[in-house]
Amino acid sequence: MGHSQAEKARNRERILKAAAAQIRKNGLGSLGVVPLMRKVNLTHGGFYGHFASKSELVAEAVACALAAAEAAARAASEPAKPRRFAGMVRSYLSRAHRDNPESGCAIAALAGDVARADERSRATMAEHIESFIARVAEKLGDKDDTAATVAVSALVGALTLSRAVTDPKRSDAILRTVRDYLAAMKDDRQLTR
Amino acid sequence: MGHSQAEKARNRERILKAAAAQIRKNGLGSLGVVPLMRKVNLTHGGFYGHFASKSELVAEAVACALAAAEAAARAASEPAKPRRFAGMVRSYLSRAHRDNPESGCAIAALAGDVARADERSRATMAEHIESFIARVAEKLGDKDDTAATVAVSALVGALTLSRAVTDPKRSDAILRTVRDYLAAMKDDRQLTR
DNA sequence: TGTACATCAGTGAACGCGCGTTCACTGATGTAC
DNA sequence: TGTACATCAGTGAACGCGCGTTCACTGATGTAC
Repeated sequence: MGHSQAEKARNRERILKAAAAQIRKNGLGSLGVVPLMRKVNLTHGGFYGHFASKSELVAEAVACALAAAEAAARAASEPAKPRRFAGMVRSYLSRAHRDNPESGCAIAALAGDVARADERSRATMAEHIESFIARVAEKLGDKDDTAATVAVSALVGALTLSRAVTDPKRSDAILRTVRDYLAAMKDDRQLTR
Repeated sequence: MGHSQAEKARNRERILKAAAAQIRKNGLGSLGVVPLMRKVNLTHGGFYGHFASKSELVAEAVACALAAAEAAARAASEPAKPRRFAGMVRSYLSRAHRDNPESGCAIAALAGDVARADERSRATMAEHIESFIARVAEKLGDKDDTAATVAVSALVGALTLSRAVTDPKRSDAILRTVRDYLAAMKDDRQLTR
């Protein structure tokens, strides 16, 4: 079955990636050592060769989820010139993003859980919130962060609400309403006077 | 120790109220039968005289938390004429609300958790989201729900973010920025043109 | 280059613990006479 | 109104289960000669 040092590092990454997806999909409390190790085709005993404890895994998984989501967002912006604000809003408040939290924004997926978690996870979350606001501010070309803070609040709030609502039509409507509103925000300077 | 029929009904309410506070403070996953019964000075065995299962309790506690929070919000509006939109925004995005989730808005406290919960809880949550949007729309005097949907998204998002952020100064700043922005919303018709 | 051996990544049985749930029991309630 | 008894709200010991964690073990890795 082969287990070299290089493979150990790769396995650690696979465990973290799976954990990052799991917590975004089903919350911090859904993370279990046994099912997680099974998911990456390992046995639970080997877990403690990679992490000192489950709570260390949780902290690292939160960081991994936030970093992965931010990297994906940056990558989507870069292909040519930085993507316009309206384009980012459209993809953030898309049905695809709503329906695939495991690969989506970790701020929206985890903010509620992390508010009740340890200081370490909260500090990591805080950094990524600031980074998200800064990225939006840049796209908006705003002097201060006022418009960006409001926009990020509305983005995170609308995505969270759309995921809680049962009726797909109503869920779509929330996304569409906030998406259309924010997408128009930069042009007519409603929020940036 | 006395246990009449009237007392049973009263105990059921005490259990539900305690559960509603608990889930708003520490999340759906933090609800346990033994600690909950201990908190209301009963033993865990008696729990099943009140509820068929823990999952029934969870569903009822979600409904109770949402109803209690909505009743409190309505009560705060009623003393004289319906409170102005700006006043509601100020109290919703206050430090007091941020720091006391156990007695605050259950939509903000539970939306993330409920998105992963059973259909019943999600349906209850959906009703209260619609009701919140409708209440805000009324205060805004809006023809359609567009501005209200955006405002509710920003309210829920900003409160959620402020609770996740570690630095109190930054957390305050998020609340203040979104609060000031939304409070000014009705007057200058930024969102309701 | 080929062999001998120490290292160590991963295995899987076993642990204590807290969970949700059940149940025989207790004793106050409240009804029937 | 007073007594006798059935009801039933609440008790607390006990259950099986899944959890996080430990550990003796296995066998491929990779190094020393």
